[in-house]
Amino acid sequence: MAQADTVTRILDTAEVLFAERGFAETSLRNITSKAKVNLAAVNYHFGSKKALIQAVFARYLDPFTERFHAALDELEAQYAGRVIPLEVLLETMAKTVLDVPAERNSLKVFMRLLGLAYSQAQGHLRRYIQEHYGSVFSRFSDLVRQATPDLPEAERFWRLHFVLGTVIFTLSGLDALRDIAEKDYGEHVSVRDLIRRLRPVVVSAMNAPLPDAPSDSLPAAV
Amino acid sequence: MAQADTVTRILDTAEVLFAERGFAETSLRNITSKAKVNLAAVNYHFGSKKALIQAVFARYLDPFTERFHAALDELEAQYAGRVIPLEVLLETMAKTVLDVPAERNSLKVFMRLLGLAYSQAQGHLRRYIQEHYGSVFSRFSDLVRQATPDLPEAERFWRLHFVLGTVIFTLSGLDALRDIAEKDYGEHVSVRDLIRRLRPVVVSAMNAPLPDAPSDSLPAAV
DNA sequence: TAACGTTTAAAACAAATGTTTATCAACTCG
DNA sequence: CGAGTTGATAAACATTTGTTTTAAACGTTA
Repeated sequence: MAQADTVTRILDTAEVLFAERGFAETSLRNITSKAKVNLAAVNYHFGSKKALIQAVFARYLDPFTERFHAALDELEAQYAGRVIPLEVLLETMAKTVLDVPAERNSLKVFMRLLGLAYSQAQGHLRRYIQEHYGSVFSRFSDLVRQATPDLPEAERFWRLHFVLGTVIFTLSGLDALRDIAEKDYGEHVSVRDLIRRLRPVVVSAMNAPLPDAPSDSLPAAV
Repeated sequence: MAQADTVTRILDTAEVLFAERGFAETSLRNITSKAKVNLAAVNYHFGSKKALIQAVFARYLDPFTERFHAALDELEAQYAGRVIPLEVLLETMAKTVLDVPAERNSLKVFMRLLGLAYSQAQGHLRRYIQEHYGSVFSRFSDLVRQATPDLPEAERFWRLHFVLGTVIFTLSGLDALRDIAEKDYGEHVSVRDLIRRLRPVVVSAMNAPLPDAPSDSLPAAV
């Protein structure tokens, strides 16, 4: 079947180029020439470049949300009404993120795409992701709320985004950082290595003491 | 003097548009029309779009590095050979970051630009920043090293990037997050508010316990 | 004042972009 | 077999991009 082949070849090539150079910097001609398909094939199969971008995301996020929901189902059954500890929730999320792209051996691409989704202005993308995948995040947030009853509502919201920011940011900018790290230490780090390092940091961040009262008196430096 | 006026009007407009939409998505015509200057003025005054981008960064980073160096000088004099505590170092950095753009009332723009510098592929930018401003970061890293003698070399390197990631990521994507937060809590957050929340999180992250040994045996979820 | 370099203005440039069209091949199914 | 759908191909489309060019206006200096 030549059709499916063309479609997946476009997706495979597009996700790599998008991850490497961003959306605006990747032209359809870049994609089609590298994928060895006709230029018009993109508009024929996907309709537009925007739709292609969304399709690239969907291919990662659809299985991710499905598995994440399943993992949370299992967790809830396992804990049978008892509160699921924060560490377990974070661990589960990490494991799901690691699992999904393993099939296509492209965790790096997945993380980079997530980073782009956040940082890139592309309004349509943010809207698309929020609409299609907002529910999983809500569910996860709810569980985190139960796991951290002492945290004020707003504080938890922000901390969750802090740690998500850390993870996505470092893992999406991994290549650049890895270059620096190797130059400085000669040590090669794998993604799994990084996640191992991230875990205690993330947990400590979530469990940090509450900030001072919102008065704007800054403490003296010494 | 019409020249300087044109130059700064271009820079003022460019930095806002770049921050809002990214580099590739902002055309020179967008800039010049909004700045009410001639299209050719950009190439005349700056030479190219790349040079304009670098000039936009330089206008923030030059004063930042200058002040940051000065602040570190002061700190080293103050502590006279004794080790400067980590909290003080982080606090000093935060204060410098907050100070610099205050003049032009555009901290948001500054953070967003930093985020773009990280996430955007633009190779020339990363190279430019690393070449011109790498030394300040090295100096800061050294001080952090002295402040955290128990942390293994590589661990400190990564944690520093973790927390930098958190800060830049959240502050650069602030608008989007603020929208969600306001929708959920009706609460409006200022940048200073966010930094207040960030402080304990960052400190806890840096002081987190060391990760498990690099064996890849994942602990059971329960 | 006269001449010079500097800055603006408007137009034109070549190149690259996303998208559409028209034509042809391949396969399906009655 | 043959009508009809589906996909692939190449060409063309209209825009938009960064950059240059040409001309005029301005301001400084001799």
